[in-house]
Amino acid sequence: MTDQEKAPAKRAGWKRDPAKVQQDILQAATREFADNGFNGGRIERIVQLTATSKRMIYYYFGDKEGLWRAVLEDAYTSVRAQEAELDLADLPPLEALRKLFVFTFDHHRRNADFIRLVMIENIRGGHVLASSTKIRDLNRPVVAMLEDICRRGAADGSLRPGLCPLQLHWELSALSFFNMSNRATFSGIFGAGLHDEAGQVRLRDSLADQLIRAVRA
Amino acid sequence: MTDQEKAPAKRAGWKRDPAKVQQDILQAATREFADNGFNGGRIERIVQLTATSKRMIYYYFGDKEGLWRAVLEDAYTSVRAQEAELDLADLPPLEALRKLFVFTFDHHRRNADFIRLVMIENIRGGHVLASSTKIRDLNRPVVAMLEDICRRGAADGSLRPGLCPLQLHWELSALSFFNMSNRATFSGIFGAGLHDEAGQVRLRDSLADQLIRAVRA
DNA sequence: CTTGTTTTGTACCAGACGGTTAAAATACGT
DNA sequence: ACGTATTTTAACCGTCTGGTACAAAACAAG
Repeated sequence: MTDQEKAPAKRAGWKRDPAKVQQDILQAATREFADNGFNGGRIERIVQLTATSKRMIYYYFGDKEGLWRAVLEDAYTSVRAQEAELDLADLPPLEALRKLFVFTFDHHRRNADFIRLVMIENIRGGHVLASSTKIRDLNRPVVAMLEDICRRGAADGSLRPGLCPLQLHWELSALSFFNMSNRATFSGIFGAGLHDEAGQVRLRDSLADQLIRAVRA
Repeated sequence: MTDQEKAPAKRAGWKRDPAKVQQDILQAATREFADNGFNGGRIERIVQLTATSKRMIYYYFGDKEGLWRAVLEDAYTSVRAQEAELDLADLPPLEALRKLFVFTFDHHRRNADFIRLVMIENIRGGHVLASSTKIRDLNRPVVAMLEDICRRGAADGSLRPGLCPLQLHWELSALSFFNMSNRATFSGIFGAGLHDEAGQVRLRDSLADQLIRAVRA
């Protein structure tokens, strides 16, 4: 029984590549955790998604919790990196804000796995994220963008005064996040009208309009 | 050891009360599931929170999944029931809308367990909710309120035309829900400024203001 | 009291699951 | 070439956990 697979599986000239192995594990773990949660995520299933063995997971990540931490940090890193390409500096404040919101909304839509990981981390109380200064730092730039927009908006009079950049970020996040996180229950109850492709575009643009109305001077 | 509790626990004239037992289980299960998720929720722990035995859970609810379904339906029922007391019919549309939002926001804050259950159901794909016509029906009244507000607002010219009641409900939900669901990660990253008591009131009222600005004619 | 049905207590299990042991294979400095 | 540290394989394990078998109480009906 065991003989069948023993010989042919491993080639002679196979090069070792620890970094690659870790990336492989991380990717598989992301899939599994995003699909099934932390407690529902199965190490064995992660192994099957991987070219390596169970032992490797524990070798590189210690335990399930350590793997979760790595997955979460990796997710934040890659998602926030995508935001860096956004350049709003030379747009008028209101246009910059609209563009930022539209981007954020779409960005959340593109990163369903990330949303699910954050949902799961929230259910777990956020204690992993709380002890990760790395993740905290990754999030500063987004708010910095809004601080800039608010500053310029106050200066040229296009935005009403007293706006809080952090709260603005909270609002963009809330709308964009909820759109993904509660899709299942919301469209389960009220139908998929807001969540099919056309509905999403309509919703997004309508929200953008409302946002502008809410903040302009 | 076992003798200590045996005799005094059950009186001779003790009446059986199946309904009470089920309620007891449901309450304990709600605690456990809300705290630890579905997969993280432990039947044995639920038993310990209960005056009954593990056998009873399976007797009344079949299996863990059945228990989850019962918990979710129970939660929706009681939470939506609380909303019924709200009377907006004789308020001007804009005031009614503000009051509805403030209520919704506070209501979500008061029902942290419910929020967590909905989060969990969403992570699980919402398949339980999808097959529950009961829950679907429970949610109609909220949207009906908004339909009424929009109708009256269009009639007296206080609301701008073209507003979608369902989208409005989506927005109120998004802000109120996100406020609870992502508290851990958001305040973990950006500090608790928006989530302490004073911050919450400020946030709520500020959002209400923005909402009014966004929808008035 | 007898009989049938509902409700409950006790003890138990099979499988799943996270994690480990021990050693072999490979890379690498000297 | 050789010794040492790193990386990988394969088999294994203790415990936890959802779920059950069995039958005794409690109750209702006749």
